This record gives sequence, C-alpha cells and structure tokens, in this order.
Amino acid sequence: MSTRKEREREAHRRDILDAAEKVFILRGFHKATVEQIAQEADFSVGTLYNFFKNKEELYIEVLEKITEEFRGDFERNVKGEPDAVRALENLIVLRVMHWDSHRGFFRIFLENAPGSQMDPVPAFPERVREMYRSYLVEVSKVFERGMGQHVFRQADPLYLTLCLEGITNASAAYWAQHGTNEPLEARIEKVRDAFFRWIEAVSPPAGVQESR
Amino acid sequence: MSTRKEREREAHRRDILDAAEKVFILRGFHKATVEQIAQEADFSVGTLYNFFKNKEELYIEVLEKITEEFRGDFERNVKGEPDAVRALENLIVLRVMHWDSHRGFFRIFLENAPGSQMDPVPAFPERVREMYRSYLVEVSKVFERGMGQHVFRQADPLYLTLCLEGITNASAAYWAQHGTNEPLEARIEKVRDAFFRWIEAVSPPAGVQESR
Amino acid sequence: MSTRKEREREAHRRDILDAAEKVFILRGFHKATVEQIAQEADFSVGTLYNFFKNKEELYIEVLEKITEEFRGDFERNVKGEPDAVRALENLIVLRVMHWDSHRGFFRIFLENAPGSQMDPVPAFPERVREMYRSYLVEVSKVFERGMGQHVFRQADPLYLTLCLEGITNASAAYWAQHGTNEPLEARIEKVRDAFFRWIEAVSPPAGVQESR
Amino acid sequence: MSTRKEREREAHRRDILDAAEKVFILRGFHKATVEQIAQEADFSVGTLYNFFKNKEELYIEVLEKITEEFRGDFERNVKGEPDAVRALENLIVLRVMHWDSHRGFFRIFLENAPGSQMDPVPAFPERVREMYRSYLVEVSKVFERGMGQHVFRQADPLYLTLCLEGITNASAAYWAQHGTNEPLEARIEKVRDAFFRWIEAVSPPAGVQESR
DNA sequence: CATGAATGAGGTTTCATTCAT
DNA sequence: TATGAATGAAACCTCATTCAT
Repeated sequence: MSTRKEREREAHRRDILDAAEKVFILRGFHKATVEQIAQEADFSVGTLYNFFKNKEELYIEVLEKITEEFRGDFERNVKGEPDAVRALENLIVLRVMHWDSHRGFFRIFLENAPGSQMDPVPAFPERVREMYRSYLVEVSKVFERGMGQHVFRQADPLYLTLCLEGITNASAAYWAQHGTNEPLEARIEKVRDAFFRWIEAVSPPAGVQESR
Repeated sequence: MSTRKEREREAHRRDILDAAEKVFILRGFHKATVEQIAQEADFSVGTLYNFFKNKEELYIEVLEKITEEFRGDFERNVKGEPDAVRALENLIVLRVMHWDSHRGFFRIFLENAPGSQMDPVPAFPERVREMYRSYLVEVSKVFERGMGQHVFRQADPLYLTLCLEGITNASAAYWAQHGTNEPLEARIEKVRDAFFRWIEAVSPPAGVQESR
Repeated sequence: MSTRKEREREAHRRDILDAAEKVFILRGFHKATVEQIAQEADFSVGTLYNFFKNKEELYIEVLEKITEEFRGDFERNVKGEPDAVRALENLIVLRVMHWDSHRGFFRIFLENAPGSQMDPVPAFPERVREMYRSYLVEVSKVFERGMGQHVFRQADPLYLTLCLEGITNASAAYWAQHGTNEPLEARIEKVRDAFFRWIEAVSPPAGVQESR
Repeated sequence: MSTRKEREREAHRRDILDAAEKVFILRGFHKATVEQIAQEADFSVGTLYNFFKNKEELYIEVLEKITEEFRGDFERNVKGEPDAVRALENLIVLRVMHWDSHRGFFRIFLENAPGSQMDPVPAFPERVREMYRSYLVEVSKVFERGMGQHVFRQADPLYLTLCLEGITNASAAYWAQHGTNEPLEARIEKVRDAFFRWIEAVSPPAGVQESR
C-alpha cells in the first residue's frame, strides 16, 4: 500500500500551508516571497511548486485551509443550532477565537469582500470571493431564521450580517491595538455584549430576553 | 506675473493625483504601476517623478488629498457641532458621501488600521497612520462629549468609535455589492438608522430621543 | 556696439564653468548632475545648454579653463626658464599651488592619463588626452634640455616626467590625508626636496649642485 | 557528496568575478552595466544577483579577489622578509607583476586613496579604503624597520610609501602607454632602479650599497 | 537669452517560475 | 520527489536633454 507515502505527502502539504499562513500574515501577499515561505517550511522552492501550481494557488489554499478549520465548528454550532440567538452567540465566540488563532488572517475576507477594490490579491476572482459570499449567506440565513421565529424584527438579513462583521472586525482591531493582555473570554464577552446591544434595538427586547 | 505657470503646475499636480487615485483604487498599491498612472494622467513617467519623490509618496499624497477634502466638513459639522448626537449624525452623512465619491478609497484606513498586518503597503509608517489615528481621536472626543452631556452611557469612547467605523464600512461594502441604484439619501438614512439603533441601546433612550 | 552684451555673456560663461568645477570636484563627473551645476551657477539648466553642447563638453571646457590658467605660468616659468633645474623647481611650485587651488582636480589628468582605463569619463577621446599628452611632452623637453646641458644623466625623459608626476600626486594625496594645516611654502619645499633627492641620484651630483 | 555542486557554484562565482573585473577595467564602475557583465560571464542578470547583493558589492568583491591574490605573496615576501631593502625589492616585483596581470585595476586604490574626491564610486566607504589603508600601513612598517636597522635615514614612513606608490603607478602608466612589448623582467628592473636611486638619496649610500 | 517642465531611454534590482540533476 | 541555480520579465527610478513660452 502506498498509504504511508500518501500520509507523508499530506503532512508535507500541511507543513507548507502552515508556513505560508505564517509568512502571509507577517508580510502580506505581495511582500511575502516564495523563498521565505520555503525556508519557513524547511523545503526548497521547487518542492512548493510540486504541491501548488503557483503563489496565488498557495494563497487560496491557505484561505481554504483556514476556512475548513472554521467550517466544522460553524456547521455544528451555528448552522446546526436551531435557536437563532444562541447561534449568533456561538458565531461570535467562534469568530473571535478564530481571529485570535489566526491573528487577523480572517481580515482577508473583509479586504476581498465584494466592493473592496483596494489591494486585490491578483485575480482569485471567484474562488475566494465565493467562499466568503457563501459564509455571508449562511449567516444571513441565521438572521432569516430568527425573523421567521419572530425573534428579530424584519430587516435585510445580509445587511445585519455585514454589520455583525463590521463590529467584530472593529473590535478585533481594537484589541490588536491595545495588546492581547485581555483574556479571550473577556473579549468574547465584550463583542457579544456590543453586538446584542445593537441587535436588541432591532429585535423586540422581549423576544431576545426570552431566548437567552 | 508667473501666476499662470504656477497655476498650470498646480493643475498638473492635481491631474496626476486624480489619475493616481483612480489607478490605485482600480488595482491597489502593489499592482498599480507608475507607468499606468502616468498614462492615465497623460504624462510621462519622468514627469510624475518631478512632482513626487516616489510611488509611496504619491500614494500618501493621494490619501492626504482625500483627507483634506474630508477634513473641512469634518471640522465644521462634527468637531464644531456642540450637540454630540447631531455631530454623529453629521459624521455619518459625511462618511457615506465621502465613501461614495471616492469609491471605497477610505477603506485604506481600515486596512492600515492598527492591527491589520494583512497587506501592509510598505512603510507609510507614521504619516498615514497618524492621520487615521487623529481622526479616531477626534471622533472619540465626540463620544466623550456625549457622555459628559449624559446623552450616552459610559463606555470606552475609542471602542465606540471603532464600532461606528465597522458599521459604516460594512454598510458601504453592502452597497458596493448591490450596486448604487439606491439613492444617496436612502443610504445615509440606513446607516444613521443602523447606528443609532445600536447607540440607543448604549445610551438611555430618553436622552437620545430628546436630542433628535 | 554689442561689447557690453558680449562681456556679459563671457562673464556668465565663466560663472558656469566655476560652478561646474566646484560640483565636479565635489561629486565626480558621473555623480554630478547638470541640475546641481545649474543651481550652483544660479542659472537654469536650459541656460547651461545655451552655453555648452552637453555635460561632456562642459566637463572638457572646465579642464581647458584650468589648463589655461596653468599654461600661462607654465610657459613663462617652465618652458621659458633656460636653466633646466630651475625650470623644474618652478614647475613643482606651480604644480603644488595649482593642486591646492583646484583641490585635486589635476588628478583628473592622472585618471585620464594614457593607460588608465579605470573610469573613463565617457569619450573625451582625444581632446583631453591630447592636452595632458602635450603637457607631458613639454615637461619631457625640460628634462631633455637638462640632459643637453649635461645637468642630468641620460634617461628616458618621458619616464622621468611620469615619475615626477607620481611623486607630486603622492605628496598631494599625503597632504589631503593629513589636512592642509601645513603652509603652502612648506609643502612646496617638501616636494622639491623629495624630487631633487631623486633626481640627484640620476644626475651627476656636481652638476646639480652647481645649478642650484 | 554534494561537493560537485559546490565546486560548480564556486566556479561560477569565479567566472562572474572574472567577467566583472574585465568589464570594470574596460568601462569603469559607472559605465559598466550589470547587463554587460552578465553577458561577459555568460549568465543572466538575475544570476549575478544570486551571487552578489548588488553592483557595488560585486565591485568590492572584485577588489577583494585581487587583493587576496596579492596578499599571500605580500605576506611572504614583503612582511616576512627581515631585510628591509630586500623587502622593498620584492614589493616592487610583486607590484609590477600584479599591475601587469590585472591591467591597472590596482589603480583603483590610488583613485580611492584618501584625498581623492574625484570620482568616488558610491559608498564603498570603509571596506575598500580600509584595505588600502592597511596596505599602506604595512609598507610603512617596512620603511620603519629599515630605519630601525639604520639602512635608511629618518623620514616619515607613510610619506615614503606614498612616493613609492607614485613612482610605481607612474611607471605603470608609462608602459601602458608604450605597450607591453618590453618584457616583464626589464620593467621590474626599471622600477627597482628608479626607486632605489631615489631611496639611495634618502638613505646613507653606504648602508644601501651594503644591502644590495 | 533665460526658463524649467516634460521627456523617455536606460539603468538597477526583485522574484515567481522552471528544469536538469 | 526534492533541490536550488538559472532565468528574464517587469518594476521603479534617474537624469541628460529638449523646447515652448
């Protein structure tokens, strides 16, 4: 059986992706060099090209890797949670923890969010955008569900989603600025707080209070 | 008088800045080439370098140009407005209109906001960051003022500021996605609404209602 | 009469040449920019081009200006001095003073001396080299004269000339290194001393002593 | 063993250095283009940059290569020779042969000698100057030794060194002008002769004659 | 004659990608 | 598969020179 080899190959692949994530976070897509990533991964440049077609592909795969790690919890605790309010709470926990462990890599979604033309990493036209889009759609569905349950007042769910994104990201920036001395739980609490204050204003207070 | 020449030079400078803004928005800092900007401005590359020391400097000057256009209104309608709630309302109007006319260039501030390591445009270390920092401080002061007037409950003003930023940017992204068929007023109204729903939760409802 | 204008033009020309000498000495031919020279001369770049075909031409003219200043004294005190030893003494005085007032510009001759391929200022192929060549020839003639007068022993006069150049330049470098706190006369004395010690070994001691 | 590759790489490095020396000699630092050197070395431009950080570094390495070739013999035959007169004789042989095989590249030291402001190759500030400085110091020590041995009269040893440099360079220039038809030995003889005639005048004749 | 803005060729340098070993 | 030397396109930037005013 060639399973040993396959497992080894898979491990190498993961090593490269981890190294790439590290360097991309540190230097950004354009300033990160393939050479640096190779060194970080303890492979030669050539080897990277045995695993990934090119730098862009590598970058996308990093995103997908991160998303994949995110998706599992997301499916279980957000999509799978029938109570909309609890689903959102879980989402916030997930999102903040995720930001924490990937040090802001998630921001990439914001930067490549539809509408940002700012510094588009060259032409991942669809794959990445699609990933984020589907994430937004899923969260939107949670809001829709909440409205269906009459827990929230009617509003454009995508709009709500984007605002949640905005608050989360702003909070993350806030911490990044003030250092990470605050413990994770406190930070999660803070975002949850901030967000639900906002959402309370949108939904009939009673409904929300009931669901908590 | 050599005013004619001077005025002409100033006009050319502005032409270049406008062209640069256009190309930077379209392609991002790293992918925008000086050649492209020159072509857009209908000048030769060398001419750009007669006006600006290098690409980075040109980029910074674009930011400053935009900020300058923003600053006047900001001073008058936000800093100068004694009523904190009205000041924030004005800020939202300003911010949305500004986003509209510069098609998301303002996002650059977000991307260079403290905490973003994503794709750091090389070394505008201080000048740009300082610009945004002072902007954040000014908005924070509005919140402080509001708290002093007991219109808002006590909270970290910088935190509130960042959340406002988050909501504004998220909304902008939302419109960018859905196109600009919605009229400007409607969009301003929407952000104002979204934000004050959030802020209402923070401040005692009575106070806010009075000031509206 | 257009003499006033002509004199003015001549004055401007000289101003430019002086400025050019200054900048060329300070930065070298390749790193000196026309812009810098123009500023130093208090003219615009365009004006320089009304006087000189191009940078190279300007450089050559600087050399010629310096040579011209040198030539007069040279003709009188070296070529015109019938006593060969005294002629050489005068040459040394001239050479050292000249080095002093033009701060090593003379070295340019060394660097463009036949045989140096080092950093050839682009293609003054013949004019400059010719100038230096003729200078060497003239000095050689002094040695020849000395040999004809049986003041020096027979030797290749060009070779003697080059050695004199070598000693002079080496001495100049020595002072440049130790600063110029030594007065001019002392320095002249030192070169004279060094050189005549050398030449004494070549010529029959008696002959030299007589002529001094 | 990966020695084959390593040896190959070293060979390539040497090829590039040789090509660089050739082009630098032919065209000078400023006019030599990296492109030309690459062509001469039969490599692409990029490859040069895999071996050397930049043009300047390449230039310095060429100097160091040459110096290195010089240093060995210098240590053995000049520094290591206890007899000062013989040491100087050896130095002359070395210097002339070296000039011969590197076609005047050594002149670079003269051009970068302290005091030359002429055409400063940008910023090898210290490394190169230091190399030449230490060379001058070593030669000076030989003179000092000679004075200690009472073979030469007292004089500033650095000054003597510079004069030796001057004579050597002048002689080299002389040959460069007249072509290389004269055999190497004859030329060495000529410099030795010229220099010792000069040094004899400085030192008490008896002492020198004894040592020859 | 004086100006100085405009030009653009040409130089240096970087780095993603390939390919022979 | 792993390597890393070689490649060369493409970017930024400089500066001598021109020319309309």
